[in-house]
Amino acid sequence: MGYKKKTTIKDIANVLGITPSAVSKALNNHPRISEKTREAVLQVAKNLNYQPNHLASALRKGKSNLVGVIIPRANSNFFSSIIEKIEDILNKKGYNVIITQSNESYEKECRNIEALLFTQVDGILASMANETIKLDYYKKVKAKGIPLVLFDRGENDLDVDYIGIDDYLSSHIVIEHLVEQGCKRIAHIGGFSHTRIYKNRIRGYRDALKKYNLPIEDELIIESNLRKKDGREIMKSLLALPNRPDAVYVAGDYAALGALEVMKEYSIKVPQDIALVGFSNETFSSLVTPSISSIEQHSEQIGKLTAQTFLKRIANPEEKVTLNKIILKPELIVRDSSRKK
Amino acid sequence: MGYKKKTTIKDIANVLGITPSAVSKALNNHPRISEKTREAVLQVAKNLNYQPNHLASALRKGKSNLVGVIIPRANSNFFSSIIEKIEDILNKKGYNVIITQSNESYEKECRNIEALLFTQVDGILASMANETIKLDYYKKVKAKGIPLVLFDRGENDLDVDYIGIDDYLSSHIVIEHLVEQGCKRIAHIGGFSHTRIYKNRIRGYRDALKKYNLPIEDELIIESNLRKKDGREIMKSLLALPNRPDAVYVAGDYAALGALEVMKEYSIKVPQDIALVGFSNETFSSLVTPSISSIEQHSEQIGKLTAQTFLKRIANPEEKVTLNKIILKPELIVRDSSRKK
DNA sequence: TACTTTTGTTCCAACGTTTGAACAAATATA
DNA sequence: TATATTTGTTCAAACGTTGGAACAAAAGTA
Repeated sequence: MGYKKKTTIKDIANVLGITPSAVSKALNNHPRISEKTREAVLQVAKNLNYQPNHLASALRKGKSNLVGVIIPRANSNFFSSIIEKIEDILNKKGYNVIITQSNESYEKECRNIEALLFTQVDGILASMANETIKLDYYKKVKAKGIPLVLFDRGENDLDVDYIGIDDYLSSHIVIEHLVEQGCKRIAHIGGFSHTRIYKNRIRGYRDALKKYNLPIEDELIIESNLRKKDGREIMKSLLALPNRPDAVYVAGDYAALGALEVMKEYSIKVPQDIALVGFSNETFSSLVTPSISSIEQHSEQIGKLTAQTFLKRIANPEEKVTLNKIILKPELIVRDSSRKK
Repeated sequence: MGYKKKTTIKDIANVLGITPSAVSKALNNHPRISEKTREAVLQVAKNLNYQPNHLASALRKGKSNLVGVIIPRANSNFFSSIIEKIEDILNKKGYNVIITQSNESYEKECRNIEALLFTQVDGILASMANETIKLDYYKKVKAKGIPLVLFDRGENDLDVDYIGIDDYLSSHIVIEHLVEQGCKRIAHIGGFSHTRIYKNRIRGYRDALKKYNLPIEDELIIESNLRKKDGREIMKSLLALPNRPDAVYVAGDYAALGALEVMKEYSIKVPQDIALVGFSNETFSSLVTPSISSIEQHSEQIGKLTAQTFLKRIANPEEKVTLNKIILKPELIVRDSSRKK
């Protein structure tokens, strides 16, 4: 009741008849403070329900203990479990995590970066929006000397730490699997090739086809936003071809799902007529009928490494910029949509 | 190159030969500052690439412009779109949003609250973990006078603003629909009844059965965590009953999905043999075969109202505590899993 | 006993911003 | 012209914490 003034170290100091700085030192386990005083301070702090003022200490120390995370959207297994892991690790080290979503929009992403910088975060962990081509805002972060770690969606030009999977290899694994299943005409529904990861998947797809002496046909390679409806539309166009593919490798599960729907509508047998492989191993991929084969990207691993890379960077800021580029091995989860035998 | 000292208002002041306080006032559009000075300040600020130090102003003003959000997990359509909306609205008002996940754990939730309080957030918007029964931490937030708004998962005992849907009514709508489809023996896979929303769904289910003169049988009402595997296990136990239900109403889509899987495995025709209705309208619900009927909870609406309620609360903190309890109408999306005719 | 070292504390300035009071100059009012 | 008002700025303290320098007291060393 009445007015609730917050307890400060000054209040504690007054109670004990010592100075605020002694209290501060006691609370921070300064080696020069006596055990007796430390205990007394702790006791009084508890009694008065003392809550340290983070803003004050952050201001004084020039360190906010806040870390910003930017993801395209939380609404996917992949990103939400990365975040879970990042939170986990950074919380243990005394950091709080601010999560923001770009919704795949460049503009929103810029605003997020602005907001994070404004909040004085100690670092930014980001996965770039599909739309993002200009890197000016990220360069600004770098210029300010704020540690920046990219994961999954990165850019080579940016010259920062990066954690992701080997997209090029993923495509190889997928094609190898499809070839094993006897497929000979494999289409690729990909993301836009201006995004590094999608470019690599496309490159991997082409190279793998070459490796297995399969023809590369431009009409079988389509770039898109990889939403479900994109998958639908592109699948329809593929079915309209005089010479249909016998397999489709989709660079995202949502689009794969759209493609699957269309094939079902056209009474095409999956995988007998056309085999299907997706990417990202979304929750639903194992749940639809037939279940969709997909590339698992080891999100926990990515989350863990991203957080650790940030911590490493913070620990030795002066360190010569030996970039941490960590590329994880993808894993293909084979399911009904591509299992012919 | 060299060392990068941050620009402060002092630097601006020096350039112009005025005092820092004049600069501050210019930047904050103080009415007493001359247009000439204001413009000069803005110009210099731009040239020096000035970035206001949020920590300092937050400390001085006793307001961090940070709002904490606690959700069980981001990995669902429902919560991620609520968050998107909250971010949207609060960003426009100059707030930054810190998102934390409890992973449905009481302990993690408490740690999140601690962390948010520590960060000096100006308010907390939360949806409680399933596990949470004790309200001590939330009471602490209230005691500190920090605005607290609950959404979706709330508690009446807590006496705070709340935004959610009418769970009791939802059950009525579901049962009415199932009765219309000719179902007579309707099971309910519910959440734990110590959670308000699940209690209400169960209550609504019971009352609706009564209304339609259907028998209430305890063996057809099972409480669980509503994960997919819970749905699977419970569905199996329901199928093991001597007298199987002809419809299952599940209080969450993940569990509904598990139930559906089991039914498919047992070659049960859905909806002919057993109709199925879920809850939350997750992404996958429309995508599986058969598509799952589900309750849509208007997440954007909830997000919007939650943010607005917070803003209202902040605007008049002294206001007599007339609680904002906003209860939205649910909507049943009828799909194949329950459409018999 | 005289000196050095260690221990426990106080002192004080700083972090960057804000804000009310004070003040001088310019302008308006009588 | 004298006085009141308005305008534009400076002054100084404050927000709560931190950490190095300073210092006195206690303990250790010769």
